[in-house]
Amino acid sequence: MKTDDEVKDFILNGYREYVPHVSIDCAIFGYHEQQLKLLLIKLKFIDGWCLPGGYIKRTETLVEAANRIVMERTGIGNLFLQQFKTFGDPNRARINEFDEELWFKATGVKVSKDNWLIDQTISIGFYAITDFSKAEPQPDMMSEKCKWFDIDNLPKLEFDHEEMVKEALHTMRVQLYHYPIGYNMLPEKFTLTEIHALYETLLGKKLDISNFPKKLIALGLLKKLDEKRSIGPHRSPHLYMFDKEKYNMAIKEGVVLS
Amino acid sequence: MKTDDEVKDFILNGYREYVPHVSIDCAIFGYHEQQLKLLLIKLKFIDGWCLPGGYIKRTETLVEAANRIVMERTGIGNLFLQQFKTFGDPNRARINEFDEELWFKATGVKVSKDNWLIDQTISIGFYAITDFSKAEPQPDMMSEKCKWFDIDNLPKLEFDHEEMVKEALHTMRVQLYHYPIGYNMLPEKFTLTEIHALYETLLGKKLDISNFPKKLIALGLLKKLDEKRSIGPHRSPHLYMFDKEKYNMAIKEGVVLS
DNA sequence: CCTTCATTTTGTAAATTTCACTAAATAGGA
DNA sequence: TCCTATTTAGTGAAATTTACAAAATGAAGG
Repeated sequence: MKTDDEVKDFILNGYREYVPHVSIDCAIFGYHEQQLKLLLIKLKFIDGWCLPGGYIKRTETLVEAANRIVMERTGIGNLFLQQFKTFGDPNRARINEFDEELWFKATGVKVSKDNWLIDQTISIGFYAITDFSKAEPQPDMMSEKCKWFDIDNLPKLEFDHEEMVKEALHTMRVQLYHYPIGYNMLPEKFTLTEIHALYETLLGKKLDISNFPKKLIALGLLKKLDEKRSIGPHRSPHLYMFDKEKYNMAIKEGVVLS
Repeated sequence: MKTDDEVKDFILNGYREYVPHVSIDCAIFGYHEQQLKLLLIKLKFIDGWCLPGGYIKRTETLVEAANRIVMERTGIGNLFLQQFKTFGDPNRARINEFDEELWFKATGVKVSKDNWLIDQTISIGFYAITDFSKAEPQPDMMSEKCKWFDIDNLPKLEFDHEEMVKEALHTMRVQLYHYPIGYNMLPEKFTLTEIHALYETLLGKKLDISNFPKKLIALGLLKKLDEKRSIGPHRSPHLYMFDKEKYNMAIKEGVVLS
């Protein structure tokens, strides 16, 4: 949605192209220098921060929709998005608090109370993790701001999005043991210390340094390279990279890390 | 829905009481004598077996809806239902194959192609496990038959319900290591052999008998009673029961069995 | 009272994980 | 050139967990 006309058409006639009553919300985690971050947006017509979300086109699968939504809202694409839970409490969206004035000011469209967007909505939660330094978020027409926040210093979130973040974090941490999700957060070639720090940050706890890489290597996921990296007056660490083939298999079929 | 009139009203005006475009489908696993079973229904207006499913009332939470749906369709209540995945492929429901004739014959209502029930639907999957001998399934108005099937001898299922069963089974087995789901499938007091057989059946693999109880007891989940059960000309096994308090905590917060 | 047999416990070897410690590598500075 | 601070990487003993086998238990029936 780039133009005012497109926004207007979406609000008035969107129910033809999109499935009403169902939305997708995405918890995009970002990793940078041992800090876990979360991408939040501030919509024009909602007074507070929330997860980037949107509606599903009638021709899309859920994952396709989730990817498009993140791309539209934030400019970040090509994520490995994972469903974590669907939220449907009748009170979750707090339709009662719908503010006609605010919507008009933000969109220039008179939205009546029987508009398809104002009805009860059930939301499917997706999460992804990405290297946040690679992705500079860019808000679109509907969103005013789009920003990374430290995971342990989030602002108050709208609707039931705090619960969503909690669930997303929990699912991400469980799945970290079953899928090699770390791929996108690291440079192509990385050291054991880097991947170790990544996993500790994502899990939010200490991991044994000497055993941890062994498992990844034993599974064939990690390949040791002949190169080293120079890090000043210290021993140079070896560089590693993922075995693309084994990695893709593991993403598809799952492995057991722990 | 007990009467024809109620069915008719549901078909024609249900969108007022229920959230359109979203449904719930439930994989109800049953355990009996070391066999894992699945509850399937045969709807009047669909030519084949499928998971019991239904729509969500605008006043219900998702779990409440899932419980009501299972109760209405099968007569089985009070289940510990767990969400496992939401399905939204645009082709999953195969609306094109909608058979007006069959619907009319089954319900006595002329259903047009623009009826709310015929539109694209996204379905939220729930699963539960129950002691199948306790629950005699009873089909309702809309369902013709309702029957338990051995898990490794299922009939061909409609829509995407085969994939749903696969996912439900997978989630159930993963969660079995993190939550003591076995509660409802056993009598209040049970022997080690019984709970051991239960876990082996649910997981579909062998578990070591000598190490298995140690974990449950070490976690404090299991209490040894002073009673024994008489089983003929053999050593009488001790009876155990779950520690209700620890059990509830484990259900809420999760534990690690393996 | 002795046999039978499923239950339950015990024992032990193998495998795995944990943890502390040591060795190796590096480049700047003495 | 050699020493030092610092970080990576490997080693092996100790602790724990798992796998498997065998023995002990005890209730009923002959």
